Amino acid sequence: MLTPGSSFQLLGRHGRARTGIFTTSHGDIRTPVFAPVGTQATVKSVTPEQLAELGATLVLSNTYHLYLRPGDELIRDLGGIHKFMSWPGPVLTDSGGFQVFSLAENRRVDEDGVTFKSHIDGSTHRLTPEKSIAIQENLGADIIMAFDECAQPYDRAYNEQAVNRTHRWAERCLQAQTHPEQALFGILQGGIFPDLREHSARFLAGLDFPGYAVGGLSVGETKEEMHSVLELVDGILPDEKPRYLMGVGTPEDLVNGVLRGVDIFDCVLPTRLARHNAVITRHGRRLNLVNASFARDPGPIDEQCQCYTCRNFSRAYLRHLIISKEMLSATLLSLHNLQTLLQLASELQQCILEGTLDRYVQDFFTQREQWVEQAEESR
RNA sequence: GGUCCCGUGGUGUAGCGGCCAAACAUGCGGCCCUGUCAAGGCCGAGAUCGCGGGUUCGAAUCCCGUCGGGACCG
Repeated sequence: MLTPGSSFQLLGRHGRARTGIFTTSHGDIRTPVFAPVGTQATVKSVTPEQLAELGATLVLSNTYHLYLRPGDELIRDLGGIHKFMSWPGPVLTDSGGFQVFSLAENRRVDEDGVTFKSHIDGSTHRLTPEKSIAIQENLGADIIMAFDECAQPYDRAYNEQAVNRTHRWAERCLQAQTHPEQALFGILQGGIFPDLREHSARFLAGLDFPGYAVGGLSVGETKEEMHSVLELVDGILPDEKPRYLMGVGTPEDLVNGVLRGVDIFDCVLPTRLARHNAVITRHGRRLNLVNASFARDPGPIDEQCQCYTCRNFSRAYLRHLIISKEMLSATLLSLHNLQTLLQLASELQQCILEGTLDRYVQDFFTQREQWVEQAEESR
């Protein structure tokens, strides 16, 4: 059964990797896709026009933050999040579940929901599955997320509780939904524990969500643990539904995720690193552009990159902007970092369609090893 | 000519007899960042306290001289 207003069509596969089209009322999303994060209804330092030019299709925003400021009803009254932030394409809103986890000092979780204090003014608020869905309906995103509880990945006892509570909350989210044109995704939990992950995947698959997210990863576990969770749930989740790996990641995480059946990724890393003066190149290499070694470097960040920043500016100039605390640096570095992830996702789509994924992945990791070795030698 | 003030890491300051082989800010060098509270976080290098002498158990801190900078009076 497809949710009205959205549908997922697989166009091709290669091993466990897949490529497809997720259709929403604000446009199609070609998968695998990387979604830039715009927590407060803005991808920091980048305009919607620039995002579109980079080829971004899906943008993430956040229930917790927009509920607190400016308020979900305000956004609804002003025509919804697309109009509010002037992004005409698909939007996904996270449910606020992760913020409950990351702002742990100020929260209290019970069976019905979560009580927490605002990080802005200290006022007390309460989120429940029903409230989270109501907020997300007011915001009006195309993809909305079930309200879940993200636990520490290694805490067995806590994860047993959290995973089952997340399941009960998932059922309540489905019940609470009144806007069927929004695709409500369920979120798996279970930490690094195979039996809990299997239980979570089976339970949520039985609830017939239009898409599934793997939550509770990239929060401190090893890459191997993350990969084995992905491989496990790949065999259980319905093949014809999109899978979303929340909060990931780096170029290598994208490749590794796609190889394990992931269709959707999001991550703050490209824009956060940019604001912290670092750039990533196509094989995952990171450069701190503040380093003195770039002071007279006339070359672009990445010779092979076609982004606006790399076409027009030298490393020396970008470093000058950073050292001078000129705010244009955040924009230029964000454009490059986003382009790197978006371009990678686009190439992965193409390779899956053409059946050239194996070779592409092999090249990717070969070149990655090369610069890792170079970096070690230069130490 | 006289009186007074100042001289501490690159820069600006704090300390004004023992807790100071010296603190803070900034700058400099480097590392980190994965469903964004955070244009952020962490680490490091860097001054024997203008110079010389003295007082004292002990001086960046007190005294004398000297050099440099500044203020005011004549």
